[in-house]
Amino acid sequence: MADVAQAAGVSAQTVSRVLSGRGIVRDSTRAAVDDAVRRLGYQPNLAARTLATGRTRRLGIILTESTSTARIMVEAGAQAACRRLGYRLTSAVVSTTGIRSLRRAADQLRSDGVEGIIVAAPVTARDRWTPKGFPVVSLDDASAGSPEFVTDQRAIGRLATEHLLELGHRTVWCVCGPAQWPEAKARVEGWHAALTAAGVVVPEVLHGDWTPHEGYRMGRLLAEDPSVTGIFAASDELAIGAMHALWDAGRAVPDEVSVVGVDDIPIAAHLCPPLTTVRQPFARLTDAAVRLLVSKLEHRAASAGDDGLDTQLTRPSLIVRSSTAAPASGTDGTHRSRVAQVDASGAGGRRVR
Amino acid sequence: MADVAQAAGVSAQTVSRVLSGRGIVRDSTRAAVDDAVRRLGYQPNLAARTLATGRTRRLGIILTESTSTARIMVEAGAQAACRRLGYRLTSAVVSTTGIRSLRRAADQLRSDGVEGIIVAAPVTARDRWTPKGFPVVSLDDASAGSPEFVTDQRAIGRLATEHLLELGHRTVWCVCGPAQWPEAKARVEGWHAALTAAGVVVPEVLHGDWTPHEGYRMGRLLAEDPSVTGIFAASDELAIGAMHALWDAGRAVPDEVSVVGVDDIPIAAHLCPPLTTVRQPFARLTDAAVRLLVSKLEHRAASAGDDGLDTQLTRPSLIVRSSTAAPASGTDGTHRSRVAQVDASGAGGRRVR
DNA sequence: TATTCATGCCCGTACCGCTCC
DNA sequence: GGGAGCGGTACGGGCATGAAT
Repeated sequence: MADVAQAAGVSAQTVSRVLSGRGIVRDSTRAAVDDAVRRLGYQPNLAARTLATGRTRRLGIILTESTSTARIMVEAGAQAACRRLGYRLTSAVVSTTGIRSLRRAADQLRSDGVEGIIVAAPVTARDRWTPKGFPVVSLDDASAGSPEFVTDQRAIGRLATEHLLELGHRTVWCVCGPAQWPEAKARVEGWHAALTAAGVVVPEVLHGDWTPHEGYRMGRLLAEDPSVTGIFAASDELAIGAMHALWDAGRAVPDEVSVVGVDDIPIAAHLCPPLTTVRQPFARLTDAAVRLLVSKLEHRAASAGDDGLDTQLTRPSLIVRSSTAAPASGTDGTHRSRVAQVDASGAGGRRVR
Repeated sequence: MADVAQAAGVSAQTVSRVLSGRGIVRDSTRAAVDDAVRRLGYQPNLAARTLATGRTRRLGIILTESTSTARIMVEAGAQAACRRLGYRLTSAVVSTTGIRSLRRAADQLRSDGVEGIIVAAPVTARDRWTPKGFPVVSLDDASAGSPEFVTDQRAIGRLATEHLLELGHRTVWCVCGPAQWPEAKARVEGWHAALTAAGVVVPEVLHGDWTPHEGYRMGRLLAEDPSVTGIFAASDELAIGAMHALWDAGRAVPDEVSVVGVDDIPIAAHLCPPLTTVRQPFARLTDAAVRLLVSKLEHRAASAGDDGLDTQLTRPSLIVRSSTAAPASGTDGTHRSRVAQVDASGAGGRRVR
């Protein structure tokens, strides 16, 4: 910075003022400094700036190890939102759902100098915990009350299940991720609530991890049971695995069995058949989460109504494609009846609610 | 740090020595310091350490905006490799393939204090460029010579194409990503080479972006041509879109048309039919890239043979599943003949070469 | 010789002070 | 007198170095 100052014929202080935009500088002086900066290719040293201001303009996000598309979209969304607001994002990964793992992740982020943390990993109610020392926003389920930011995961289970019931299915089976995930639990609760509200039998839930593998394993189990006609898979990856198992077993989707997924990952519209799924507005969710965190950071005296989450924006929506249909009334139904009506762009699907 | 020093009854300097592990400290002193650190919950300030040492232990990676699984796996792999080596990773995103965009990304990373950069975005030969001032490792194609790190993208196109030719297809059509991507170009070259080596006609290449959408669009075009029996899609996402288009058009895979993808993304084994694809060893590639970069950083006097890339490890491999078969010899072939033989784990598939 | 301490410096910014009109 | 415009000094929290015990 001293070099720039010398080249511009001013003091280092003035260079700082020009670069930070704070303070009053004559236009001609500013131009001279800008010119010198360009000529010398000067770039401020962030470490020094951080040391001096005490601010890092860096946020942290705690994620799971999983390579699921949902996780990816959350990270990408947070990354983008941070960039838009002039922040950087550091991620930390937890491999287990235990509190120790979380604490370690938070410590790692703290040492990396983050000013706030977004928790996008499962936090079981028993382990309810928030890292001390900086603001936290959670993309966790609302049930525990304390987190500031929520998606209505229960609504996801409800939407999917009601859709299948409305099509005429007697009941709906559920293929889900690990029981200790709040998302999983809440989606199961929504599914359960929809079934009991309809007064139908509630089958046992199948749990696995979130991989297509496990979807396949659980799908095989369900494929053996001829009474199964409707399946709610708690993620698109699980749904894909389950559909594969059904296909292997010779049970047609949706003619014999209907399947609903969750997430609406990019390829969901291009599966055979295109997958009916519940879309989560990841981009909006992460954007809102980051905004909330930044607003906490920048004027801790909360900006009133702005802090409250617009639940309208974060509501999940059902995307109806071709993996769901009314259950076969007769005994057969093996002909490949439905050629998808998806528009050429492929992204379509009728949007409901 | 001063507080810790006082609590431990030593100087700040000694605390620094204990924490950094450099310098000689009596065991009893070390214990006292460690104890004080724990009691006070002290964590060193990275910005200050960086300012003093000039080292950030942070690497950068330049990625595209795409949300393709391949990109994700590269980032995740690099992230993991960095963590293993005690480095942090910052990512920068480019939206265009132009050199300006690259330069901006590099500047952003520079200002973030990275010590080295991994380039995992397309760099066209015309724009051949390396950011000045720090070491760079590229996950780019080898053709340009200068990058230090390569995958044999040509082999990918060759493997896929030869597989289809060996099955008896007269020729192979190609569905590819943007022509300005070196990966795309190299894969097309491999495909082209395999076709000309076999002395068969070389159809025109279809180009789009890397999304399943575009795969669908291009797939529709190919589906209209009854002479098309074998398709090489340059990514699994493209393959999925193409398969969707074929399905929409009523052309069975693999009975009427065979499809080969690239990447072996997690769901590839669970598509209907399970996708034959060329696997790239992403984890190994990124791990090797990060290691090379770090070795450059830590003892610039290259560690001899270690720097040379073990091409054995980075060789792509063909995973044969059920989306490819010999072309129908008769005029028909519409019955759904093959029930997949994939093992229950679903990850399987015969591995070739 | 084995440890420990004291001082300067890394590179910015905050704060205060000084000059001018 | 007051404000625009700019400079000087004192840090921030560590580490390197040489001096001191």
